[in-house]
Amino acid sequence: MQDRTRDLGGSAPLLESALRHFANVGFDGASLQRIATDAGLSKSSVLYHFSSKEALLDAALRPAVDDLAVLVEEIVALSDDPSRRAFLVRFVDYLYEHRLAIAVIFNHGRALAGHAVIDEADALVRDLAARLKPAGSADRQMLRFGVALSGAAFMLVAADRWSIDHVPDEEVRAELVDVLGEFVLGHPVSLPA
Amino acid sequence: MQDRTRDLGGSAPLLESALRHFANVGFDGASLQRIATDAGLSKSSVLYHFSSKEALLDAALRPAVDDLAVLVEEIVALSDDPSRRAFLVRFVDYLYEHRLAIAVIFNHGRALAGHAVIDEADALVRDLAARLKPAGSADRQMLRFGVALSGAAFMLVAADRWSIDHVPDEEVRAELVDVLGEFVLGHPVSLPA
DNA sequence: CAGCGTACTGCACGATCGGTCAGGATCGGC
DNA sequence: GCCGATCCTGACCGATCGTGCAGTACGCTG
Repeated sequence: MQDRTRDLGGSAPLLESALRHFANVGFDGASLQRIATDAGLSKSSVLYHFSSKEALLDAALRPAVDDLAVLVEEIVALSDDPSRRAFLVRFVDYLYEHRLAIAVIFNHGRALAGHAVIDEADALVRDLAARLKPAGSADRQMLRFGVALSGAAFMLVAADRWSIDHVPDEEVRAELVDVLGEFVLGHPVSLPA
Repeated sequence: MQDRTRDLGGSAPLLESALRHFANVGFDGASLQRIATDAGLSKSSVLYHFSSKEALLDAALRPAVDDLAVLVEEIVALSDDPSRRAFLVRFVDYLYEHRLAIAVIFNHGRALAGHAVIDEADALVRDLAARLKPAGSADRQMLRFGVALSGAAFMLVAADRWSIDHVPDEEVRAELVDVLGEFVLGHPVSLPA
């Protein structure tokens, strides 16, 4: 798929630019020309590093998807409450670190169905939801989890649109842990610190 | 803005096609050609009824935005609990009726910032959140509301991607009332029936 | 110095985009 | 029968899209 994709050593600003554009205006709305200019390159250079626009999308989302796979793997046997809380904190940290990629997957994922990375990410999210169900109907739990997760993903990149971008990240993070705890685990989970 | 926009009498299938495309692939991803073909028309016909692609977007989202304005207006003085529950049910019904428009506003809104309808819808949502704050910090409440609302909006159009599309609408609707009640009002609100 | 791989670019291509325009078809009122 | 309005269309326009390709500048290794 990304046959001629070289090392990512020097292409970090390119990937950041791509991710920013994909998250803000979507895959179709983003043009290679603007992504390139934003990264200080020519359009041809972008296609030198990544064989196609789809390969660029794949490379941009890859770290987030791989990290998610690791996270999902960890979830087996979360029996006691402290481990659940620890996982939740790690999960919110993950959402924060890859907030742009998460925004692409959630907000524009439907338009990108069929692209390998997106389908992979979708499968992981479904797997995550399936492994988390603690009680009650699986369908209801899936719905609650979906609302909480997609809602959190949305708010992570929409804070400015809602004029609450002045709230410090730390506070948002704590509130997200709180909210996700209520939704997914069924009761509040407060941060240690 | 939509100077040459005629009556909407016969253009209902056109607006439905446009809304479907906008919600699924975004404004930029949707082409007038495909919207037209899907509605059984030519591209020229679309531009006859709506002077531009933006005018088409405006017309497609207009009913949802107008209904939201009415809903926000209703919210003043929701003091007692029964009236709050009644409002919540009406609100979930609203989300259901305009689920495609809601998906456009939430999932693709950022890419459409600057378009009149979208800015109008954003202002209404912010107004709605501001009028709803029952207790606690305004910022935290805004965040909780945002998570719940955007999450609900997302799940309304993503049910198939999560393979829970077999759940009957009535059940999803009841669960959404439940979830939004917990998030926005601070405690569960069960449906009468 | 020659040779080679790497990073990068400009140019050109076919396709598709949103949008304009002149005109055809169908109608009701005069 | 004619007129104007309404609905719809194909042909066309300039711009931009993703992509292919030939070529250039640089640095390393022999």
